[in-house]
Amino acid sequence: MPAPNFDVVASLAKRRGFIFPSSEIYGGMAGFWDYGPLGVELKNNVKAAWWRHMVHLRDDVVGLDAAIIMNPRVWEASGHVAGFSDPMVDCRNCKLRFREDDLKGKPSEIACPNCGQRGTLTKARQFNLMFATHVGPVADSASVAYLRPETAQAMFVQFENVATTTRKKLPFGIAQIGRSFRNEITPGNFIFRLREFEQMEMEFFVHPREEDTWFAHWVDARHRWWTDVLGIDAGRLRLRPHDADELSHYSKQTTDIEYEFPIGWSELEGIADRTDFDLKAHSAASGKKLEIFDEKAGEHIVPYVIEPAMGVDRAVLTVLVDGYTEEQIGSEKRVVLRIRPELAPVKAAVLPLLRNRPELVERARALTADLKQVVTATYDDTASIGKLYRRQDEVGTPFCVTVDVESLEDGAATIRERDSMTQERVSLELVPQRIAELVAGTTPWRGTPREAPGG
RNA sequence: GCGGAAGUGGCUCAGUUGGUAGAGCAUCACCUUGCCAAGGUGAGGGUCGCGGGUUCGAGUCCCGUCUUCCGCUCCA
Repeated sequence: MPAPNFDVVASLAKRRGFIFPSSEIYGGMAGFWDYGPLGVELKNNVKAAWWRHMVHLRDDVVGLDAAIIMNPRVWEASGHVAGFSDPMVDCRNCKLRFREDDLKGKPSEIACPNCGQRGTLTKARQFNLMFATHVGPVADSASVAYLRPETAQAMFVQFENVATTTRKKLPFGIAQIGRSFRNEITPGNFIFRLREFEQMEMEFFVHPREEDTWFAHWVDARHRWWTDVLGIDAGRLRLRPHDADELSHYSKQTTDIEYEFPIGWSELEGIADRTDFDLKAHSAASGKKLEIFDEKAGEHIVPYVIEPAMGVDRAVLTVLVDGYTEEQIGSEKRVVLRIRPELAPVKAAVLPLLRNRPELVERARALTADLKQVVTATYDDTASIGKLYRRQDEVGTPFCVTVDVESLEDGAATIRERDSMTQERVSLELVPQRIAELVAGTTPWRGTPREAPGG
């Protein structure tokens, strides 16, 4: 089936407790969303998957968790105060809007690029995308500070502290997960464009002559992360190199990883070659030499930076959209969130086949407690077994464990897998271990259909 | 921000030419139920995004505002 529209996913997300509009009882707040009980689990799992592969499994990347508010001079040096704003011009005739720097000439003197009318363009208006606030009790201009519009600058500003304390040599990277804020003109498309969002960025410092090699490495590594770790359909992902005229002010080359949403191909992550732009800018502005001694070259050099930068919320959105499936079972529609077990908010749900049998309920609750020691697990007995399965399918729970009357006699329970709906009979005491292995993917699923053909 | 559309219980919606809100699903309780959204009984839940206006009376007409969706634009 094609990827579902955002409203379908947004409806499920709200109905089942993944994502709610921020401060909804007051009418909401454009560009701000809250993660509910299941959403926070999913989001944490996405972040953990990134951190594991970008930091823990590598020898050459270390982590950082910097303050959101930094000295405002950071943003002057980075170019955000001057450059992170878009002077926009409107045409009063055709109602289209243009970036002033895309126009050839002064708005008052030229024709509208779209409709050709003269004298219909408005004056340019500034849109600075950084949220400003005040630090300290006095709200004067001297106390102005900004909520960071990206996490990257902290890695540049702390480059020397990190390099020194970890004794890292080139090439090495600094990774960070954290909130960023942009006063977007037009937030929307569910959680695709937010004003408060979370980024996962990694600044990888390399010798300038190795920039192309590492750029290619990270484009490939990040692409594989989306397919192999997040389990996103490769057919809906593509790599798109930026044209020269769309590159950011700091970038020499950029390749986006895009996903084919119902709204069209949209950026999930950008891998940018920031060269030595940032380190040099901060060196010049701070007077602190941000260099590293290169043993091979026998000299101090300013490294180049390859930056994979992605939005956590867009990853969550992609997982939800890509995993959402509807299947027809008889006359019923079955909604299944086919997401990788590692990402699922709940790994296992324990469901007693009958809730009016105290022995069954007791055994199932005990099993739930055992399972909670190793994975996220939940217990539910408030509906018939078929309905309980459907509930879990819809939120992506990969395994359901059913305790039935025979369990009391043979000491075994039935594990049912989400996607295939096949079942395995497993000894009760072995269930937690079996589930843990299945979630980790270290053993294959050996389920069989509930009813044999003709049986 | 500009242009267009929309905003009714948790979700999806119905509400005739204005007269003080309904349905299905969902939720909860009890009964029933023995493997893929079964059934029964009962219950809770909305004043119709918010504010103002017209009117004897507005969810239903007018104005403002907020939010959402589509387009412009922007990026993670």
